[in-house]
Amino acid sequence: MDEKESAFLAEYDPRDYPPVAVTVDVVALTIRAGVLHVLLVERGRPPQQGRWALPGGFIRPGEDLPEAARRELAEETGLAPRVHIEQLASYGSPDRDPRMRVVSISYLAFAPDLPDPRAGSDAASAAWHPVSRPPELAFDHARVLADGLERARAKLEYTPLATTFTGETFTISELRGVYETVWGVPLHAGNFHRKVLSVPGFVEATGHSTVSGGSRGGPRAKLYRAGDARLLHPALLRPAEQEGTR
Amino acid sequence: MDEKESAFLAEYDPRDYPPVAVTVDVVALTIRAGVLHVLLVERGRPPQQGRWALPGGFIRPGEDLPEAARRELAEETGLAPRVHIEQLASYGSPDRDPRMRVVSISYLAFAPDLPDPRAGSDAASAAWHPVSRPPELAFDHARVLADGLERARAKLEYTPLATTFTGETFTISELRGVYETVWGVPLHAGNFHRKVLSVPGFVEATGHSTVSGGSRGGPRAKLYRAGDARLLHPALLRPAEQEGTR
DNA sequence: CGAGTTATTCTCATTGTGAGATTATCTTGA
DNA sequence: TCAAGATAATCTCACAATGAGAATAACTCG
Repeated sequence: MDEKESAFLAEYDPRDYPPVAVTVDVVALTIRAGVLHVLLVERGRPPQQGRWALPGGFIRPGEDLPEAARRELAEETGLAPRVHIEQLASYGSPDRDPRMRVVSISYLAFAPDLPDPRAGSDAASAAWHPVSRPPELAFDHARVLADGLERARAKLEYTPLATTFTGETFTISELRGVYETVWGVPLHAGNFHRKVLSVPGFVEATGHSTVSGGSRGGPRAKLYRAGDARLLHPALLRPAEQEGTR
Repeated sequence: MDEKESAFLAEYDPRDYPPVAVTVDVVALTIRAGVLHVLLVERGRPPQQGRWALPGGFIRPGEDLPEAARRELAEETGLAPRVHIEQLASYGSPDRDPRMRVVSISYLAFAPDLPDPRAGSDAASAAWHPVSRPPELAFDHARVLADGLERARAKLEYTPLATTFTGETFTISELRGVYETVWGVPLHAGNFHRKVLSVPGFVEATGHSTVSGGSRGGPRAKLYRAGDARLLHPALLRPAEQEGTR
């Protein structure tokens, strides 16, 4: 009972409590040359000096959570603040940072082939790394990255998220490429084509086509843009993993 | 640039930063008499005195996030710590609490018909409220509750979550009742029956039946228990809302 | 120009779904 | 005790969705 009393008192001056730091970390994903990449920054100082970590930092007074995530991303990459961003999860294990109690709210960001992190930016060294074999990550960031990847893979199924990885217009094949890259599995081209066009609001025709065929041949492909659907019905389900079911 | 510098410095003493409090809030759901209820506590002091709020409180040093959520739930309800709990989302708008910067990590809890909050517990008054017409909630808790409900509804589709609302064993009709209550729509009994039994690992037969028929007649129903599936394939999709698609 | 590649469309068998009907087993109330 | 109404568990049937494979046509490259 007195525990609760002290808690109530603490509401009036949280400084009585051991300090808790709140940070945002961003799992920024992009596709470059057909490979899914995540943005990482190299830590310039202890702890975990020299290790790679997700871009992130402390929230500022008066700054909302998604705002902080966008700012951190912009600081590391010079990225325009128009990237799609969404909250992923929060991590607050007492010993996840050796210095102090740190609660981190992670965000997931997607964008079409992002530029290299700008030189002279805040991050001493920021770079895109293939998610398939990332370097050893600081703190619990490997877990955060894994959670982010799973979220991204799942959201491809029932949202038009894939279109945020493409340019303004795209071909069905490019869209299929996004799915194949993120899911890491080849898809049946014909069935994928049929499926995408049958989902209301997923894509809409532009009436134009690519100016030339693919680099290795094939006809010119029709160009589409993202439609107005926010959820896909029916969803594009991943090929069932044998035992992923259970 | 100097912003970043100060941020790096601050890593070594977060007390230099304006204080941030971290709390956990719990959206605890149960089904009583065929109605979905959420656990609320009445605030005993300003701000928002007299308003209802989600149970929750400050995290303690050395305490993990889910641990804090379980503790808060136990303090308010006397509930055994075995309730299914999962992280929902985090809320950190700068002005969500007038006293100070508060970042709240919300958790979602499910359990079969929970007992009434125990008298003499920490909460001056805690009670179950139907989610269909909740009282006016403090802070941004209406939003948190709404997010929790949507999450629960969505998870019924592709996880065996519904079985956490039932007892150890249950009939298919009871399971259907959970779906109907949470989704708020009537379901086709025959199709639901077929579907549940066709999903591998969703339920497994106990070999027993209820000792008597339903209160209004009908044969004795077979009893099942939760199976070992963690995901449902194929999923039990909600009846498509006309324009929910877009 | 010929080979190889790709976009797009079809076919067909199989599975999953919605709606409705059937049958047998209970409870309740006359 | 029996008739009426309710419910559990199956089944039918039409239709939508899916996976696999094939066909066709339009390109690129050497």
